[in-house]
Amino acid sequence: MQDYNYSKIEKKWQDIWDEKQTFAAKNDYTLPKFYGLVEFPYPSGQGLHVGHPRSYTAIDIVSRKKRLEGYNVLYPMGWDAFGLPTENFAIKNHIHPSIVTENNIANFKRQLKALGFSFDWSREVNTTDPSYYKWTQWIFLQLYKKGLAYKSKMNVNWCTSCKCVLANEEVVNGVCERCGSEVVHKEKSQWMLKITDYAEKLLDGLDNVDFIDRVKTQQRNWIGRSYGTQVTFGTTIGDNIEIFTTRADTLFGATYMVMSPEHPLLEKWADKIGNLDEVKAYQETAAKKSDFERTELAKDKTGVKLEGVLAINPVNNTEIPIFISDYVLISYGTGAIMAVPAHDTRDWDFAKKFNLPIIEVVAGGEDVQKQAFTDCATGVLVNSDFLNGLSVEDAKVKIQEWLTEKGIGSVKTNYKLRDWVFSRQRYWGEPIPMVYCEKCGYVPLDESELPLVLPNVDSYEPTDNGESPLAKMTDWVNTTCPHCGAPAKRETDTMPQWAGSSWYFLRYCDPHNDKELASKEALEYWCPIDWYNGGMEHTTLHLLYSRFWHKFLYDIGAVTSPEPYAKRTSHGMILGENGEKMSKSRGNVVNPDEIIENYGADTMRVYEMFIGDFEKAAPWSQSSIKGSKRFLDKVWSLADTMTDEDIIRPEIEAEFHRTIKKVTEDIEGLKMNTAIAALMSLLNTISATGKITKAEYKIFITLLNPFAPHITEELWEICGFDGMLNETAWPKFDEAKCVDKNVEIVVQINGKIRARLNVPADISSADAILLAKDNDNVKNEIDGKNIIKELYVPKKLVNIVVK
RNA sequence: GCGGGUGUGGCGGAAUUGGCAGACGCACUAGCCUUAGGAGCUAGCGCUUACGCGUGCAGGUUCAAGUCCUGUCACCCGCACCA
Repeated sequence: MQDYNYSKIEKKWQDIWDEKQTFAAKNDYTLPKFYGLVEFPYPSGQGLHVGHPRSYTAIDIVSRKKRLEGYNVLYPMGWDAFGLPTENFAIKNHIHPSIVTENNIANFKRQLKALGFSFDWSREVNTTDPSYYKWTQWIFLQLYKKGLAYKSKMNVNWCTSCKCVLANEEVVNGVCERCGSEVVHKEKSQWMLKITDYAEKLLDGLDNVDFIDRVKTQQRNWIGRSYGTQVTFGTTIGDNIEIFTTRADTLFGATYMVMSPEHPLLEKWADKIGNLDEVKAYQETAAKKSDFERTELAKDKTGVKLEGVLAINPVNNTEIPIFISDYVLISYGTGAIMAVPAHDTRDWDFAKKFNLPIIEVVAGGEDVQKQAFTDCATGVLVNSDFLNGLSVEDAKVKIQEWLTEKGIGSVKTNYKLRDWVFSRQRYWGEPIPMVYCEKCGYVPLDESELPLVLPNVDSYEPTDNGESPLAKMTDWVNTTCPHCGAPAKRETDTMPQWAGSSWYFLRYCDPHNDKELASKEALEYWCPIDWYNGGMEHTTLHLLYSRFWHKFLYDIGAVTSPEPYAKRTSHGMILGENGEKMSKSRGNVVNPDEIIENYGADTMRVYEMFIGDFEKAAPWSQSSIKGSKRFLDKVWSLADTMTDEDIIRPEIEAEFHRTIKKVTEDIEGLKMNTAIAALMSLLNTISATGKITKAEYKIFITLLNPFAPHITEELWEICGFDGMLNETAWPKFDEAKCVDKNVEIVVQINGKIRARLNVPADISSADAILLAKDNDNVKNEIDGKNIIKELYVPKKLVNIVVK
């Protein structure tokens, strides 16, 4: 037989698949379906990273197996192509972003095709295509109509390098998640999406989906629901202050109050505050701090006491001082708290620093003068009038009833989640389809005007004054009001990159529809996505945003499933050979093109699946790839030893069935590494016999096909098997045949191995023990001792306990 | 600080969930083959000269512990003054 010429074979089959549209999903909605999805890439100038194929190969394997099992499979691919790197590259090199995008996509596509993924290329989508972003804009209009998109002047995160606002989700450790530059706060008018309205649904929906736990936990923490009480405190100057607390039971222990420096009441009270200068100075310092500084300085408490105004604790009418301090955040709760230093660590720190009284109201801990007692489970209420003697739980209920009755408190649920800042001051994004009219305010474009196409211009540099580059394009900006016809201006901010990716999986269902984002029939059939694999870094960004949009689309009847993804898994990163993250600057980047050239796509696929636990990070190893190549070489040369026998030989039948079982189950469990190990083991067993039968070879290469599709398809053809491998059926195993007739068991004396025996698999417990005791080694060990216990674990071991 | 996770040979990693620790692969060693080897084949490969000892460390439960319990250490990831 000829040599294993992977380059030639891989090209050959890729061309055949292309030509025959082998992997195009069928529009026959009566078939059982499987919708597998991986995150579509951002087509960067660097080309494909070896990390991309880890995820793509895994779901490709699942998809290929599902096809052999008879499913109508949709495994699509597309391009998340709007975004800053393209725009920056375009500016630097004076090439239009659309050309840069086109080139990058061509390169990515070539690389993906070279890896033999079974994507349905007829459904390719591109977020920068007007026929696609027409529907992104349409969704925005629907959000606007339902009051979920609004423009608001607010303090936003501003990246000093990108010259652009960022969503809270995009700020990591106080710096920009994309470029690592400092993020400062800036007052700006921005389009916002009310994701907070969906906090409850986003949380509750997690109970009904099959996401790996760390994804659920991370989303739950990010949404951050807490149940508590909102309480109204009076003041000595008439106004009331609302506070939120989860520990209403400790109300009698409130010895002061803290307001956030940004609290609106401070402005109202300007003429009543005795030390206004001091307060203003503190407000200014707080405002100047970047997010990074603010977290850095988090340990040390600072603050200013307001002179001339005191708060009144509603439970006992005690007058208590009010402070402002930046440890209270304007963005959470009501922006003001009651401080109970005896039972809250932060309040305790502050009280110590400012020498404020600490009153114990929950007994059961250490001395509250020495440290705060925060345990809710064991304490008993003291110094709290009608709450005395109650447990924390009971006291919470009682005080809530009391407050509600008096009309000064109510049960409240709070979330950490904040609304989504949706404007970006950049060129390369979807235009927001809104017009500003002096008379009518913001007016949405009529749906018939969509898509609102991005103007094609020469200059799209960001401006230093924080305005979008589109603002300079007056021809485009100046328009008429859709409502009254008067001269008006278009919104010049664009949407964030997360917009296009928040619904792309819906478009794959019906990608060429120009009447709606996808037809109901297509959505009903394909959704929800059966399996979505992607990176953990998207858990609180893309994954949360797209769930929000999907739930909204569900509520307005545009989609038919309440959740977009039935199942979510996540892959670990592929690290450089030195165990560090791959990056140009570290010089440890592996180029997939080189691997394909030197070892072939099949080897690359097998290697990436064999590299380790799919969910964990794994370092690349140039020498380990050879193992995968050797494995495929051996599979190839096995063809020479094939006999015409159409049977599985009895002596290896059990291992065969076990391997079918293992590979079948491991693919479903994403344990690709052990599936491949099982195939290697079986190959070793077969090789040792010096030949392989036709029936055995058929099964073997079918099992290997999802992992190494080109070589197996070629071998199928060379061996003259019927049709094409991708049209055959996935092998079935027989549970009864998975067990060998004879098994080796070990004999332990007091838990130590003393002998090994070959016994029939169905031997009785008594017979096994008898047989064990008949062994010479065993006889020596138990001779003259008392047998205390004898155990037989079927097919495993005999243990004899002696004294 | 809170939440999640991980510690197993020289390396990547297995272990049917309490039942032979180290599957499978890499690297390595020896031999064969070869003009040659970054090729192939065969054998070996946790530690220890041994008795034995071994899954981060210390205890415990059990006939039996990588797996369960208690304590402890280290590292990774996420959130971080969220009231």
